[in-house]
Amino acid sequence: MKKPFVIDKCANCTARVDSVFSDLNGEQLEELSKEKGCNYYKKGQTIFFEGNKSHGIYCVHHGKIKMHKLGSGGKEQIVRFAKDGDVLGYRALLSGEAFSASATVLEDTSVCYIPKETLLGFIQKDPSFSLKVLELTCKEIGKTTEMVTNLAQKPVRERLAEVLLMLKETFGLTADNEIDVPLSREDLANIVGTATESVIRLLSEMKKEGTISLSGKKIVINDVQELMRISQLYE
Amino acid sequence: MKKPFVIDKCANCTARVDSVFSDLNGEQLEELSKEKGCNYYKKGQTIFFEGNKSHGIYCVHHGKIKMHKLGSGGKEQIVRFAKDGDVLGYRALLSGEAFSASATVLEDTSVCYIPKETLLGFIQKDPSFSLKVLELTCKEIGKTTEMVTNLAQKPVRERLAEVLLMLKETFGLTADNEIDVPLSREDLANIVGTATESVIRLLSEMKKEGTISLSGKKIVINDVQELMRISQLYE
DNA sequence: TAGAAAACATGACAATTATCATGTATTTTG
DNA sequence: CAAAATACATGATAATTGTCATGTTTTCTA
Repeated sequence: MKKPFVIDKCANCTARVDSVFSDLNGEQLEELSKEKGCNYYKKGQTIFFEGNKSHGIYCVHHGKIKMHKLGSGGKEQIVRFAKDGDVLGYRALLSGEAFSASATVLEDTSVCYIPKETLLGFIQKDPSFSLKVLELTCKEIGKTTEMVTNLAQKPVRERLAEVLLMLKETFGLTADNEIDVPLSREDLANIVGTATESVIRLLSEMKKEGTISLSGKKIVINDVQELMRISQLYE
Repeated sequence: MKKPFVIDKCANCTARVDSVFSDLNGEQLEELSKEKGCNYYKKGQTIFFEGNKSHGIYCVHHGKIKMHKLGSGGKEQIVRFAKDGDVLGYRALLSGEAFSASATVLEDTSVCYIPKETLLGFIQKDPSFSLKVLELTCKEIGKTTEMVTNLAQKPVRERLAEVLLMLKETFGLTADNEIDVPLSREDLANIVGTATESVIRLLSEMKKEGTISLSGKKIVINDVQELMRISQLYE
């Protein structure tokens, strides 16, 4: 008989300190631990699918996830990433709409499931938790709006440079200075909003210019300043 | 001495029934009325500017507003519209960030200002109001994510067709069947994410094909089905 | 209301980007 | 480990879209 997969109590979860649950008190954490479920997904598996209904939210214990939706031509668009401590599925749950995107894990990933009732309970009983969730959703609107402006106005080369910097910020670097997330060229194209060949070509150019290095599908950023210049980021 | 501009009590506001404040009780409406301020903006005036800090939110009593932000090249991107009953500025307030976009009125518009303290008071005291605001923000994420996918994947002609349908849905039609919002060709280009000349050209083509009619800057949709076909909308 | 300014319109052309074809490298799997 | 599948790469070409120039129409304002 297989032992069920179990993640530690929320009170001891290291991912929690960066999450929307960071300010819950001991009693709330106890309740959360009791009502959460634990799940484990192998690389390539999908946690939930665009179009389905949400009955709870997912909190990433450890792993990397892409959120993606289908365009009218059947092409995938990656709209967001999630990693340790991030929550998924709250948009659908709180809007009452179906999932607007699917969530697929990029590497073996452990996730906790929190039922709708538990989450709504916290929101209803704890105003400061409500405000925390509102802060999360409102920051999300800001990021997505920024994506809109970039996609509408920046050429592909600028967008690719910006995406490389974003991936570095989000997932960090390996010991070898490689951006630490397993994405294919096609995945990159589906973030940037361009053809796979265009990404391949532009990466080759950037390599030739010395801005980045390519070792297999891993990408090393040699010159952050240059990528910022290319992407027209001044902050 | 000029009489201050005053909008009726919230309890009597016809715009309110479609707003996030629709479920407040009489006592709450009384408090809202007491603490709100009334403002009047002439066509072209800006309610708030991208980059500034938010100290409250704005509820549209009557009028039409575009929300827009500057791209890195100094070009304007229109990211959202607001009309009677819609609220503005909540994203910045609840995220603690600066305004991510400016709000400029497209016609003479009356707006109520609700101070931060008043809004946070409702959120803290009334869980069902919290959930209503969360529903609003989460739906907003959904719409913006949809824009991301469209901008990344659809060609200009498809996006323009979709924008025309969206404008018709949002602002309705005049007695002459014209889309009822005063936007220049440049404004349209700044929604679609293209050059002004491209919009002019494509509108001319659609006119030639009989799909739309142009009377000055007013646009009449002759064939909704055809616009849906062009924009690849099947819902 | 006349003159100025802004918006609209169209053509010519250039730049960007997508598509198709083809070949090589890398990974997966029986 | 060999074969198959997938991912990566690059060239040639076509399609899309942006830019520049120029002229007309509409709108604003002194």
